[in-house]
Amino acid sequence: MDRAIDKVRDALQARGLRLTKPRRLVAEKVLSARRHLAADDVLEMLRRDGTPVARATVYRTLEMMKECGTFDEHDFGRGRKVYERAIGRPHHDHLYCIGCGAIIEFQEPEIERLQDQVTRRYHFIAMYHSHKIFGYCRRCGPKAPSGDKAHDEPPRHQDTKND
Amino acid sequence: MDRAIDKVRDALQARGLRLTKPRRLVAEKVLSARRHLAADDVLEMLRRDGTPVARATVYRTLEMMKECGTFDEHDFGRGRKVYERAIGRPHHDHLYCIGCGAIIEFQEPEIERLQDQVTRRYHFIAMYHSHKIFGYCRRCGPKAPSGDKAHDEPPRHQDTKND
DNA sequence: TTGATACTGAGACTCAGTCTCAATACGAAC
DNA sequence: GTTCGTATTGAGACTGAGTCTCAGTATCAA
Ligand SMILES: [Mn+2]
Ligand SMILES: [Mn+2]
Ligand SMILES: [Zn+2]
Ligand SMILES: [Zn+2]
Repeated sequence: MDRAIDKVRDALQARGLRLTKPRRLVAEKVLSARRHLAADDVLEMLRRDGTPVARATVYRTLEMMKECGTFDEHDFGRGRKVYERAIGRPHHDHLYCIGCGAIIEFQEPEIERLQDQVTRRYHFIAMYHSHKIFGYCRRCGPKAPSGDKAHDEPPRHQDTKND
Repeated sequence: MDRAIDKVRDALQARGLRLTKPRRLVAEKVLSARRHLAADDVLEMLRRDGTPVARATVYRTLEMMKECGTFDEHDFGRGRKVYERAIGRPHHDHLYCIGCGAIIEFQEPEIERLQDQVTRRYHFIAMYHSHKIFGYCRRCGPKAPSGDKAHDEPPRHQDTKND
């Protein structure tokens, strides 16, 4: 079950950091989320649970866990960073729907291989990368989905709580 | 020579927008820059030239030219967006040195092709993408280049005015 | 000219993220 | 378990890139 939280603890302890209660609460939210979470999402979820954690602590913790390699951080250009668990799952990159905000994950080993090739070409030591493709998911289609009225409320599909 | 500025004018006019003097000044800076420029860079260059343009206008213009497809916008996670000319040159992606801030451009048609393949796989209509690889350039090497003292002023190579 | 419209500049404003610092929790050592 | 030094937290002030507002100005057509 929650072996994941132990991995988190280990990663912290390896750097002389402790898994305190606030940190555990934040970590659990991200670990169990089925979508990419922003700091504000975590903040509000914890508030609703009756286990509030200070804003600064949430930000600090997310940053810290990214540094420890247990979370991945992404910026889809929406003005806030989002996080997802990184431990216990394979690397992937993202498609981002500019119509509804849906995030689709993909893996393409061939691209990863070519990236290595590119970095070698420039004698570059790659540490991490960010590969995002922006466009319209199958439900949003190539153009504004609604007819004429430029009302453009982003459509809400079931799995579209992403950002 | 500056056929480029005519292309800019055309792209604007195609959308019923005018190439005013402030817009031309901003455009010329980006068109002639040999590096990626942030809004503040443009602002200050124009100020120094004795042809100041208001901050809001610079931001508006950069955004506008991105929308028109004449500039490309990138966010390398340094808290400010940077721009470069897009017209009259082929698409490329970037390596970003987290040691010195150098930006290396690369093209890899095979990756572009595989991206198309990925988007088809998900019935996704790609509009644009962002592919960045972060790490250390050949001059910065795999670790902090300086010895023990964690003074860590980012090293300054000649072409490192990038950001 | 006149009027309609696009654009600019100055500065107020926003808001995600950071910083400060006093209060608190914790872990190690008595 | 008491004591002490250090790590952490919470509350709120602060930062700064980018946006918004709006009155004044330029541009164009009739
Ligand atoms: Mn993901
Ligand atoms: Mn470039
Ligand atoms: Zn990848
Ligand atoms: Zn590309």
